[in-house]
Amino acid sequence: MSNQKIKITLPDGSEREMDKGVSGLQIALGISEGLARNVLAAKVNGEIWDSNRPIEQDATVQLLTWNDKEGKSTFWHSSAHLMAEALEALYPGVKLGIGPSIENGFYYDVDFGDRTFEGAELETIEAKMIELARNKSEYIRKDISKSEAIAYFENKGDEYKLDLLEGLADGTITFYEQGNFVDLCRGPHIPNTGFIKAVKLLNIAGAYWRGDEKNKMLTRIYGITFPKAKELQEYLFMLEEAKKRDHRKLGRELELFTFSEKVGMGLPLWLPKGTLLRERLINFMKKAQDKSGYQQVTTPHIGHKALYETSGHYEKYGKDSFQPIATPNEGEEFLLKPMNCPHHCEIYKYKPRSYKDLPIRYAEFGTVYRYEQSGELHGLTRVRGFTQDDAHIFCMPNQVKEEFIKVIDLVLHVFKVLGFNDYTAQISLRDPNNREKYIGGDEAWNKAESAIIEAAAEKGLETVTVLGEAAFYGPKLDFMVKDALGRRWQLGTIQVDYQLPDRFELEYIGADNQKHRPVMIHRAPFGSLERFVAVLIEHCAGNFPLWLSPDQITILPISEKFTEYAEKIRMLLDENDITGFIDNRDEKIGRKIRDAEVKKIPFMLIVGEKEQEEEKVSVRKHIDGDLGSYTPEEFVKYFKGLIADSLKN
RNA sequence: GCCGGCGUAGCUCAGUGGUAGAGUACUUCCUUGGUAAGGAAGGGGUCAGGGGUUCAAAUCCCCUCGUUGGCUCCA
Repeated sequence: MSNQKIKITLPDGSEREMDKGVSGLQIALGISEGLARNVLAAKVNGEIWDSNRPIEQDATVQLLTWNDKEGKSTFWHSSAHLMAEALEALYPGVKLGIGPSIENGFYYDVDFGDRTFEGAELETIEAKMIELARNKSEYIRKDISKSEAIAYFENKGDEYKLDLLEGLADGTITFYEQGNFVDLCRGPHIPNTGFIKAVKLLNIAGAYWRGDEKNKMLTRIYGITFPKAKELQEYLFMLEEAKKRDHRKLGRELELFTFSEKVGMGLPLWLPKGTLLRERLINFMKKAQDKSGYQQVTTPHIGHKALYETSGHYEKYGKDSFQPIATPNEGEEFLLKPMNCPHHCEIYKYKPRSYKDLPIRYAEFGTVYRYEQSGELHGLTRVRGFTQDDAHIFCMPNQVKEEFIKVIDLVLHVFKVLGFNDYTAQISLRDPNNREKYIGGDEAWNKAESAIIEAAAEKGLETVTVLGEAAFYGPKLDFMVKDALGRRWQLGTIQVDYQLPDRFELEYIGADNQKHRPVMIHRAPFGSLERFVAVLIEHCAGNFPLWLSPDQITILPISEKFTEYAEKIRMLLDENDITGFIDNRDEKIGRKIRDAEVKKIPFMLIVGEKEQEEEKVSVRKHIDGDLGSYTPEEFVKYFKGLIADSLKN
C-alpha cells in the first residue's frame, strides 16, 4: 500500500487528503456508512467509474446513488448483465448482442437460435435474476487484450461480441465478470448484484442487430429493476396511470375519433366532438397567424405527378408511397399529395414578385397522404392521412433569420398556451457521411444550417443537435414532446430550404431590377393536427382547456319539469358562443353528474325548482365540485373570463 | 416492411374440444328524483375472415386482415 496522498474534491467544494488508490466507496465510508451502503458508482473527473475502482491522482469525485441519473443508469446497466447471466443459466447457448441501460430500465438483445421465445417465460427469468442477485456477486473489472477477448468469444461462439470487438482498439478493452457471467463491457457497474432487489421484465420485441434491417433480428427483452420492492410497485402503478391517458383509449371514450378497417388502416375518422376540437385548434392557429402576416390559401388533394418530380419528392419517396392515380388519358398520372409545398410554390409563381412583396407567407391546413409502413401506424400519432398546419414563407436571403425567429416565437406561443413545458428542441442537420441522401449543394446547405443554428441561439433556445435527421431538402428545427408512455414525438417543425425555390425556379425582382431566388421556410407549429391532438389528449389526460373542450357545459335539469328553464339557459349560452347541451335523460341528478364527470365535461349547470324560482343556475366544475349558484349572466361572464385568461400570453 | 403478442356484444372482459356468457352501454316501462351509478323487462354476437384436423372447433393447425409492443422508416 502506497502512502502517497492525493487530493479529492467533493461536489460541495470541500477537499480531502486521501491515500492514493482510494476508491469512491472508501470516500463514501469516510462520510457516512449509510452513504456507503447506497453508493452505486462514482463520477471521477466527470467520468463514471466503478465505486471500487482505485483513484490514482487528484480528482473531483461525486458519489452516485439511486437519486442520480447516472446512478440509475449504472444500476440498470448492471441489471442487464444480471439478466444476461440468468439467460445463460436458463438457456445454454444463447448469444448476446448489446445490453444497455435506457431512460427507464434496460434491455438486452438476445439470439435464441431457432427457438421462439415466449413472453410467458419472462417470469422465469425474473425469478432467476432475483435468485442470482441474492448471491451478491461482485462485478469485477478486468483489462484484457484484444486477442484474448477474441479468443474468448470465438471459443464461446458469440459472433455478435466478435463483431463489436472488431471496432475496438487493443488496450482499451475491458471485461466485467459477475458470478458465472463474463461480458465485454466498458462499465461501470454497481458493486454487486445484491443491490438489485426488485425486477420486472416488461416486454419483448424484435430488434435488428446493429439497428440494420439487413441483419438478423434478435429478441430484445426490456426490463426495469429497483433497489427497493416498493419502488417497483410505484413504478408499475405509474405505468397503469399512464395507460389511462392513452389517446387511443380516451379518443374512443370521449368520442373524438375512430378508425375503421373498411376505410383503411391509419385513416382516422373524426367524430363530431373531435372535429369541434380540431376546429378550435385551427381557429386558434389562424388567429395567431393572421397577426403574424400569414395569408390562407387552399389547394387540391392531388397534383400532377410531374409536380412531385420537380420537387424531388417523387424520386425520393415515390416507390414507397400511395401509387399514382391514373386517368382515362394514356400516361396521365396524379399523386395524392404527400406535401403542400409544391402547390404553394406554384401559387408563388402565378405572378412576378417584387422584393417589396417579401416575405410572402402562405398558410394552409392541408390534408396530406403518406403511405407509412404498416408496422409504424400508431393511433393518431402516426397515420396515413393527416392535416398539417402548414405554411411556407418565401423571403429574401437576408430575411431568413428574422423570419425563422418569428416562427420560433409562434411555436413557443402555442406550447405555452397549451402548457407544453417539457419539450426538446432538436436541430436536425445532414449526415456528413451520407450526402447522397440529400439534394442540393454544400453552399446552400451550409447557409441553411447556420441560419437555424444562429436563430436558435439568438432565441436562447436550449437545443440538441442530431446529425442525419434533416429533411432531404434542408435542415430542420424540430420540437419534440413525450406522450404518456414516454415515447417522443415530433410536433412543431421549422425548415429552411434553398432547394425547392431552385427546382421550381422561383424568382423575385430585387431593388437592382435583377432576378433573384427567394428562400423558403417550411413550418408547422402543431406539425400534424392528428399527432398534436394525440399528444394534447395525453398531456391533459382528456381534461382539455376550457376553450378547446368540445363539450364545455352540460345543463342538468333536476327533473323533466325544468327542461324548459334549461332550454332558456342553453339559448343564452348559444348566444355567447358557448357549447352546451341539456342532459334531459330520465335519470336522477346524481347519475347525470356522474356521467358528466366521467365524460370530463368542464362545467355542469344544475337547474331545479330553486334555480328556476331565483333565475339562477347551480354551477359544478369538473373534478372541483360545487361552486355555488350564479345568475346565468354572471356565469357567462365568469366563463368567458376563464377562457380569456387561458388564451392570454 | 421485420420479430413477437392479441382479436368473443358498441365498450371492458370471462369462457382449454361438447347448445356462446357477465358487467356496462342501448331500447321499453315504472319512477319526477338535489351534487359521482333508482328499479324492472327486452333486443343485440357467422366468437376478425378463409381454409384444415375432428363425430364435434370460440377453443388445435395454416393463411389473410386488423390491432398491439418494439425494430427499421418518417417529405
